[in-house]
Amino acid sequence: MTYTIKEVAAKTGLSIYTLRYYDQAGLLPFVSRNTAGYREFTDGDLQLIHTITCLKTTGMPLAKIRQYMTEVMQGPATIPQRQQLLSEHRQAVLAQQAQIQQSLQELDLKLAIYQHPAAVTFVNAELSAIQAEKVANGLPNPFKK
Amino acid sequence: MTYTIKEVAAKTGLSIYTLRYYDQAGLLPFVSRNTAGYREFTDGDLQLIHTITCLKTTGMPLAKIRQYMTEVMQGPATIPQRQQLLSEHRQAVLAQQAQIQQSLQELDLKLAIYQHPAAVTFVNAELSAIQAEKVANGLPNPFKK
DNA sequence: GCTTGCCCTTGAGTATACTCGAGGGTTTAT
DNA sequence: ATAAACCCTCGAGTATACTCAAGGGCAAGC
Repeated sequence: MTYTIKEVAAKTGLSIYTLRYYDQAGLLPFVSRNTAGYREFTDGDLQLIHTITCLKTTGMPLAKIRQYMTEVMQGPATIPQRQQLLSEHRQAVLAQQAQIQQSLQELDLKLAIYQHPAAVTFVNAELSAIQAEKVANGLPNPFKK
Repeated sequence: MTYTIKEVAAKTGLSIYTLRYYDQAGLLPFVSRNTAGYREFTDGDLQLIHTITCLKTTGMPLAKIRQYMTEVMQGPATIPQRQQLLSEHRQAVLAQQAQIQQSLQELDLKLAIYQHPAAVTFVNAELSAIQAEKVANGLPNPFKK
């Protein structure tokens, strides 16, 4: 059982264009062609594409993903490299998650202010303070009142 | 007390180029200019820039950030719009976090396999299975071994 | 008062990741 | 056997977010 590129697009959510682009970019060195030159995807290929989307979801650039897939193609000899690549990436993802978490909390705070009954008062106060700061420094007021 | 663009770059971690780019893109409508045409940043401006980086960290595109900052400039009348923009973004961030978390767990699994004493065996088995699948479908084997 | 360093704008260049149209071969269903 | 639907490559186009060089004005120290 093999799949056409259209079927793979439907299964993965990636567009046909994207799949071809990935192939051309060297992310899919495992995909075989039939005699007509058509790509034929196996279930194992889908697994590997799933790994690619995991890496992409976590923000890995295509060039790094390509490197990883190339190493996968070379068999067990590249396990140390893959291990390093993935564990470095893991650290980056953890850091990124922490940053997002922090920013999210600050946004939640802003939302809480907007939802407060006295939101208008708060917002006005904040706006006035910033404008006063400009005036105090002899600067033009960029706020249209 | 005001800051030059260079000082703001140092304080925020954004490059001078990026700050100017953001200004030109309409993300910094609050920044005043002195008589020479130089940007002069106040502490309040730094706060607003911090909000921008929070939005950016959480993946908001610059066009949306610009919209938000424009609304901020217009005072309390735009609180409902801002609320909607932020709460929609909040939902997107939560979804994104969940996706990252899921992908991260799958990557952790891969790492665990690579760290296992029998990693070579596992990797070889997986590779063989994929190659067997190709052969079973009469496809060329794209693996060099 | 002059050099050095900082600021400005404008416009072009870069990187990344797609997205699509043209032109042409293949497969499938009628 | 032929039209519709699908596949291919290649090259160009788009979107986003910077990044930088050129050319020129301003400012602070010696």
